[in-house]
Order: sequence, then C-alpha cells, then structure tokens
Amino acid sequence: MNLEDIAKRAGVSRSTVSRVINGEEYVSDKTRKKVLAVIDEVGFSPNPAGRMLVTQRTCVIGIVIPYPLQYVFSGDDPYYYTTVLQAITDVSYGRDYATLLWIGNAREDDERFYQRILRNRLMDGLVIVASVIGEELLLRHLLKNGTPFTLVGRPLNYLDQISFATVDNVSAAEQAVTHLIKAGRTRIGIITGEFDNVDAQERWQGYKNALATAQIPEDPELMIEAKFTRMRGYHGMKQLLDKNIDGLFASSDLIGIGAMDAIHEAGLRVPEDIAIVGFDDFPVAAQSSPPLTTIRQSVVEKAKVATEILLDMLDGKVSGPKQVILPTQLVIRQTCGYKI
Amino acid sequence: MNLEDIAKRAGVSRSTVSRVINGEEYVSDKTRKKVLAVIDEVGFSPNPAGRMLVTQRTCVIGIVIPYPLQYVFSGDDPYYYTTVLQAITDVSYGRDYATLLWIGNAREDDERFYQRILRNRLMDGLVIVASVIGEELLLRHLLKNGTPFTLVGRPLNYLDQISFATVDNVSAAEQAVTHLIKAGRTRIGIITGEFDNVDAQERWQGYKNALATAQIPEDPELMIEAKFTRMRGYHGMKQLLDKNIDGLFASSDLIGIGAMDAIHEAGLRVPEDIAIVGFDDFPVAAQSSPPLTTIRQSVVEKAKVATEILLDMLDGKVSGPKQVILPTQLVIRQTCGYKI
DNA sequence: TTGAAAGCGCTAACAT
DNA sequence: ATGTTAGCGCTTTCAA
Repeated sequence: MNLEDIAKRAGVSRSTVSRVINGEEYVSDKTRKKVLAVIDEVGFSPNPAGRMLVTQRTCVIGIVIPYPLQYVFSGDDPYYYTTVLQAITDVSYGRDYATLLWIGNAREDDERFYQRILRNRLMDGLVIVASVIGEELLLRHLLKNGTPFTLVGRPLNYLDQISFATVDNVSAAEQAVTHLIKAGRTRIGIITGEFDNVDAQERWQGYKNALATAQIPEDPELMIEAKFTRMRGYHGMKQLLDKNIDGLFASSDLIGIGAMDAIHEAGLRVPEDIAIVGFDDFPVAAQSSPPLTTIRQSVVEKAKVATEILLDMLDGKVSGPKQVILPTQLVIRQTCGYKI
Repeated sequence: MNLEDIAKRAGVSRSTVSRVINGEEYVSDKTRKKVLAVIDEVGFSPNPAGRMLVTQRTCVIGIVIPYPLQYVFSGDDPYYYTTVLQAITDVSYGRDYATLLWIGNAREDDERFYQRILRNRLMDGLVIVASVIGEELLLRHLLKNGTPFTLVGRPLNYLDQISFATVDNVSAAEQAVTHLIKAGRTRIGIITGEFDNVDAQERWQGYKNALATAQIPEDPELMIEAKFTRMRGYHGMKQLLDKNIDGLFASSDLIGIGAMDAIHEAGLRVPEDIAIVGFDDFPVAAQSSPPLTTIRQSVVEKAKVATEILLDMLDGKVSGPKQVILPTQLVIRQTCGYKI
C-alpha cells in the first residue's frame, strides 16, 4: 500500500495525497476529506524510507549512553539513567521525533561502539549522556563530520564548539560544604564518585574551594574517592570513622545514605556527631532516616534542555553552540542541623 | 557521497560497489580491494534509506516499554528496566540490529502511544516489555497487521499466537512459600505487587497454592496488595505486625527489605520472629542485613531470550510462535533460617 | 566477473 | 487547486 494506491482510490494524484499527508495548503477541503477518509479506511501510513530518501531527514534522534547502564552506579541505583531516558523520550515524542538507543557494552571497545553509531546514519542528531570521561573520540568524529549533537552534562574538550546542559557542580558543592562549615563543623570529610566522572571531579573541586575560602587546610586523609553507590558510601565512611570527622560532604545521596549506615552502625548520631550534606536530591534522599540535607539538581531538566537544544538545532531554530547551566538548590532536611 | 561517487573513484560500476559492501561473491579480489580502499579512504557508509526502500528491511527493532519508566517501581528501583534495556541492546547490537526505544508517557493515552509506534514503520519487529496489564490493544494491532514481535514476560491474551520469554512465577512462589512452611511457619503473610502486574498476580496464585497444598487456610487479613517498592513493603509489613505472623512471602526483594525495615523497627528479629522469603534476587537481596533468602530469576536471560526469538523470526530461522519458560532457583540466605 | 537499467515510495519543482 | 515528472541512493534482475 503506497501513495499511488491511495491516490487511485481517492481519484486524485500521488502529489495530492502527499500534500494531504504533510498538511500542506492548496488542497481543497473536499479533496482533503476524501483522501483522509481513504487513508483512514485502509489504515495507511507512508513508508519512511521513501520520504527519508528525498527529504534527507529521518525525524529520529539517537540517545547515546557510552557505557553499560549499570557501570557507573554498579546496579544499586540506576535512577539517573532511567530518568534521563524518560525525559529525552518525552521531549522527543512531543516534537514528533523517534529515538534510537545506543547503550555501551562491556564486551565491545569504544572505537567499535562509536563506529556503529557513526555508520548508522539513521539519525538527524544525537543526545549524548556524558557522565563519564572517555567519549572524546566520539565527539571528535561528530564535530568532524558535522553531525548535530548535544550533551547531558559538561564535556571536557571542545567546550566552545559543543551544546550542552549541565549544573554548576563546583558552586553547588561549595555551597554544600559551606553549609557544613556554617553549622560549626571544622573537620569535614568528602566521599566522592570515581575520578573518571566529570560530576565527581567538579564536586571534589567545590569541596576544596569551600575549605580554602574558610581557611581550613585540606587533609588528604579525609578525602576519599569511591563510587556513587550506597555500598561505597558505607565503606568510605568506615575508613573515615577513626579520623574523627564532624562533617561529611557526600558527593551523591547514595553515598550519604551509605555513610549514615556506617555511622549508625558505629553507634554515632547524625547530625549530632557527624553532619552530612549530600548531592542530587534523588527520591531516596527524602526517604532516608534522618532525611538527607542535600543539593537538588534536576536530572529531568538537564535531559530535557539538552534534548530541546538538539531539536531546535534540527528544526533550524538555533545555530551556534548553546550551553545551559541549570540552577541547583540547597535542600535543608535533618542531617546537618543548621538552619540558615 | 553515494555509491556512484565511490564507483567513479574506484573505476567500477555502482552494482560492483554494492556487491562489495554487501559481501557478495562474484567480485574479483582485485576489484574488491580497490573498492574497499576507496570506501575506507573517504569514510563512506551507505544511505540506509535507499537500502530500506528496496530491501524492505531496516535492521532496526523497537523496544516498547508501555508505561513511564518509573511507574511500576515508583522510582526507587528501576533495576528491572535498565537491566532489560541493556540485555536487549546487547543482543541486538551483536546481531547488527539497532534499537528504537518507545517509553510510555504519563501525559499521553495508550491509544496515541500505540498509534505512534504502529505508524512509525521504521522497525522490522518489536520487543515488548510486558510487566503491566494493558497492552492488549497494542498486541491486537500487531497481530492484525502481522508485525513480528516478542514479549519479555507472559501475555494475558492471545497466548497461543505470541512469542515470549518468562519465568514460572506460580511454581516459584509456591516453592518460596513451601520453604517457609518447611521452616515450621504456619501464619504466613504475603505482600505483593499491584494486581495489574502479571508477575504479582502469578506470585499471589503461587502463594495460595502452597497454602492449599499444606492445608493451611487462607486468611485475607494476611494478604496485602502493595507495590514492588521498599516503601510499600515497609508500610505493608506495618499492617501485618499486629497480625502475629511468623512468616512472610515478599513478592519482590524490595518488598522484603522494606518489610525487614518495619520488623527491625518494631524490635523483632528476622528470621527468629518472622521468616522472610523474597523474589527476584536483584543485587539488593544479597546486600540486605540479614541477606535475603529469595527466588532467583534472571531478568537478563528473559530479555535476551525474547530478543533472540524476535531476531530469529526476522532472520527467518523461526516461524511459529516460540515460548520459553526460564528456570528459577531458591537462593537460601539468612532470612528464613531453614536449610534444606 | 562486471555493467546497464529498472524500480522501491516518496517529495518538490514545475506546469496547468 | 491539482497533476506530471524527475530524482533521492540503493539493490537486483538481466545481459554481456
């Protein structure tokens, strides 16, 4: 069933059917109705390959998550990715784009993965979820052959040529640690995500900045590189327990909650003995006991904005690189004990 | 850059280039090498639209998750979906298929969602992730117009016409409850997922079967419909606390862990006062304290098998509906106290 | 072993 | 307001 068939049944020409389908003007109401009736009757929908061939557009965007889904969060809270996926698809569908999904694979090296994406050519552009360092190669390829793309998160290279949406992790972390300092804490530890994670790195920097501003010397013993998981938060805190800290900046909520597990297990209290400020404000933060004081970032917003920038580029509404830094917010609950 | 361009540069015809790209025989080694060199040099990859138009195949499959990603698990453990997505994409990429992602959207009704999928026509077939009742309409459409598809999970209708991979939830739940009975428990409660979830329903049935077999009368007071979340497990257990139960079948690990939260909070012990058997054996099960005795199902396997069946159908290796029931396994840890 | 040519289903420029 | 026609880039006969 194709345009020609519909045209015959409706007693018109192929082009008229095409016009009706694409909602173009210069079709009489009567003709339009007749054609639509036939289309509806036979349940016709146009073959996208034919259309793609002539328009050179697919109305498909790619979503690239350049690592196995459970890599970063080690399986214990993939909240981040599901939320990002939902947000990207919501925006795309709303603007009549379909989404092709590319998830990294533990058994395949980056080069092959990127080649598969680049060879596919079924996409008008890409949204790349960039929490982990290492997609530099992909970005270079894309920039070289001019494929439109945006990042959810901040790229490390080509900063001036790339569109992205992110939050200011550095300032937000500074704010978190400053909050601990205002609460009177002076021996403040940090447990952060792995260093190949851009967010983890930036939050680490924010921690250092806040200490510097308050003229508290850094103590490497209090700074632990872990992962964004509850388990690693728990074990990280165990290392800090005999270091006599009175404050902890947990670089993610899960880390914070894991740390609380360890603190409670040791018979200590939060916030009385150790005050904690987390990061993310994922749903778990409000549900922990005591509820976690944390920095709120909107993952949904980040993903949505990145997608909108891409679609705006594809629809010709935006040309140059566009970069959006979304606001964060300190959410005061009960793990710090300090009210502003 | 198209076949013609490559042909000119290599001094051959379009058809020869096509043959080389598609790895056909009857191309001399010399010609093949020359063409490949040119392709490599200019970084050519064929336009999929042209190919699709003539072959009537896209080498794209759709992944359909007919509900918002965070609907079923209310955001506190999207482990299931990330794992399913990873498994489906792994298998697809391994067999040179790309994946188009369709996630349900809270703001859009089912009818519209399904129409978008059906109209898309960019897919050779679909893998449908079917944990929640309600995709009947989609299945009917697909059966009607002959689109190949498989389900991850068991369908409720058209059972004989549909290919799927699932586990035997009924027997597995029976085994779980029987394990509690063998441990000497007689007042056994159940907290299960919502009834529009096929797995929840089947596990509920298995619970009843086991009681019947052991001639323990059902007590509606001990049977709680909740959701597959830690929170709902916690609140469900709170309702059961004054019912004097000595055993609990938690229809998911998260429910079990939430129940333990409530039990511990009430100053009771697991398994001494209340023995628990969960379901799923997600990573959280081994990490809880005490570690959860549970039924292991392989979500990865379920998703992989469903995808493989679909691709086999598309590659003409399988014709009729193929249905696979995957094994489950009782994993004995420390929440039941009974060693076989 | 290679090339010529037809045609997949669609859009868009042009003609009417 | 509608029809005619020329491709878009590819595969696939068919002929050589």
